[in-house]
Amino acid sequence: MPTIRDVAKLAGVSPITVSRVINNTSYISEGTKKRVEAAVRQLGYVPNTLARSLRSRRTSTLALVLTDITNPFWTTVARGAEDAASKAGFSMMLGNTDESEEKQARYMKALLEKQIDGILFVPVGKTPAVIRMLKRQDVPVVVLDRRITGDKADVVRCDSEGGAYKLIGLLLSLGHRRIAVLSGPQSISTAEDRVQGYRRALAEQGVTVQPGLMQYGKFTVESGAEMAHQVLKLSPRPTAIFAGNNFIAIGALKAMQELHVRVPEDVALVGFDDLPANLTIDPFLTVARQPAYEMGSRAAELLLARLDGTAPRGYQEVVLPTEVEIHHSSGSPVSARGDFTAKASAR
Amino acid sequence: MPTIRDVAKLAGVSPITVSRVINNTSYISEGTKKRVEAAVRQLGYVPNTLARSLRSRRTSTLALVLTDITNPFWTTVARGAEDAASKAGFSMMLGNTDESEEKQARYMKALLEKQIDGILFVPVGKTPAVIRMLKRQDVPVVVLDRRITGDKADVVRCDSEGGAYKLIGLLLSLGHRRIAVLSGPQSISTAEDRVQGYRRALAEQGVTVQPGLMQYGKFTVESGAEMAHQVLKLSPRPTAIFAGNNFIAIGALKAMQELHVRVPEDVALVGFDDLPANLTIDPFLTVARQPAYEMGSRAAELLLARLDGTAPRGYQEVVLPTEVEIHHSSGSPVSARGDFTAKASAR
DNA sequence: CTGTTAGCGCGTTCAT
DNA sequence: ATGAACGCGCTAACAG
Repeated sequence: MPTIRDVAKLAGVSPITVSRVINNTSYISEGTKKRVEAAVRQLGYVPNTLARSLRSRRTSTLALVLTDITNPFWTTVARGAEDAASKAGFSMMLGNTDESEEKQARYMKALLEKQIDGILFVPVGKTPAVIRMLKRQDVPVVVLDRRITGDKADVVRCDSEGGAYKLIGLLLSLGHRRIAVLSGPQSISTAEDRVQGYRRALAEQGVTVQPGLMQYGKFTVESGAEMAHQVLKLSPRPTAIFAGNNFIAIGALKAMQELHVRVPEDVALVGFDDLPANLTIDPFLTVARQPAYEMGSRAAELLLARLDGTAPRGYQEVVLPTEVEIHHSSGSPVSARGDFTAKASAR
Repeated sequence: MPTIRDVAKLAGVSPITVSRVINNTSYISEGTKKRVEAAVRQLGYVPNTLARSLRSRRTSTLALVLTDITNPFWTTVARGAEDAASKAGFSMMLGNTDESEEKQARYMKALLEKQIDGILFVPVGKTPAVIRMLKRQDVPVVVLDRRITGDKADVVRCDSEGGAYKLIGLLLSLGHRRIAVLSGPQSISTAEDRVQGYRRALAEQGVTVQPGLMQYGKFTVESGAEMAHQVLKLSPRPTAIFAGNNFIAIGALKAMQELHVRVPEDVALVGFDDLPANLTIDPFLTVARQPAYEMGSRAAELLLARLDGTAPRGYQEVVLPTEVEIHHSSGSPVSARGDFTAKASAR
């Protein structure tokens, strides 16, 4: 593998001249420039970023540590982040924590050792110890999707509380009073915030919150199905269900299908997040949709701004709005023209 | 930021001893080991992988360059690859090419400069020039999902031809004779192979292949819808459609819905790939399913085996089987018990 | 079991 | 406009 020295020898110049040509870092006469470039091509010389980074202390690499790239929501976030990083000439490392603090710690350690320039991450745990670890090493961090307590940090997330509030408001306006919420782990701020929005909406209408109607589980299909079974066997049965994320909604739909509960005729359903439009044949579920791609790109841009010092002083908290999209599952008159029972399943 | 030298000084040993303790690379007396470890903790020392890699010429980093992480198929492949890499102590870089040769070249260059140990990639173009570039730099490559021509390389892919052959065989056995195929770009081997399997199945039954029933487009929802419109306005109309991937199937379903063509009553539909089970409420589409996760993990494992020299000599071509999963969309008696029209849409 | 020497490939500093 | 020397942080090679 040729080094800068080999190129220099072939071009009849010193190594530093080659370096200057490559990095365009100083005026070089046209003649030597051409000779150097020819030598580079002839040898198939590839600069060694390791050596460069060792010297410059910058790797032009970001990391994205999230819970599970298999969830289309995170996939979209990842794509937004990668596009923004790539546009700025940065590469991206990826890791899945599966909500495990141990995996999270392992990744962080590896990333620090790799001297990456910054980290985007979805924290596991309320007060991730890793935040302090990263700060100590002076690695800029942008926290994605979730609030943290204890330490301060830049955060880019969506308005979970507001989205939930609007969804429940919709259900209330349609006459529902017994509304169940199936949320994620209480330790995750988005799960908590969605329940919080639920409570606020009910409280404002003077509807008493019944503990049995509030379920905390996991953000998975299995957990969604289980929680749905729980609330559907209550009597009186809830007339509407609010699913705390896309997987929970899918699980709830599966459960309702098993129990021959029709949506929305028997029980209305609203969700949070959705499958991307290109995975959807026929929008059916009423959801609070989060701008996932933008969340990723905004977070990456904020991180990049920190790196080049153009970000404003103090920690930023970017809260993106969630938008309610009304479809048939909520039983709203808006989508009543569509005949739910006659539509193709998305398999 | 403390270096190995600082640790050495504090522990009263030489830097190389610290290195040995950290890397467990030689017997060190318990006493000094403890002292070194204490010093590491006290200083919050983090090894600098850049320097280590510069010396050792290994980065413990793989790259995954694919077309679009937004497609659940690739997401699953990515997850399989990442899990395998992570298990072996390797990190993973990610890039999306969007089928652009220029992006592909840019990523490859950046990855080479970063001295990554190996690359998993989904090639854009039949004979990617980048393959030679990588070989020249002695970077092991495993080609994912697609055959390439010209250069030899390790390949991990699925049996597209066989899957298509089985799907069309199913349709033929159900009595279909006018079967349309909506495939991807002819330049992509999977698109070609699926058409090839289609032709072989028809030929074996003595069914004449009609050019108008064979469409090449893109692996996107829009293209799928467009191609479906094309074939559905032929007369006589095809009685069955084979969609070349998951996005094309979704596009075809959308088109058929628009045209009030019922599936499978009016036209049967079979597809290739699918949405993962946890994104699916109610399996409807008959598909040839590819083992996406396994494809990613097998590819990563092969690459890792190349790196430590345990892979067999010569290039490997791993062809994973595709499995046909029969559901209602093909009109097969197997799923006739399910009432298609009464099921919830997956939104 | 531990240390010395040297150098991985590059870019900063200072010189010419 | 170009070059020499030095060092980024770590470990291979060779002692002892």
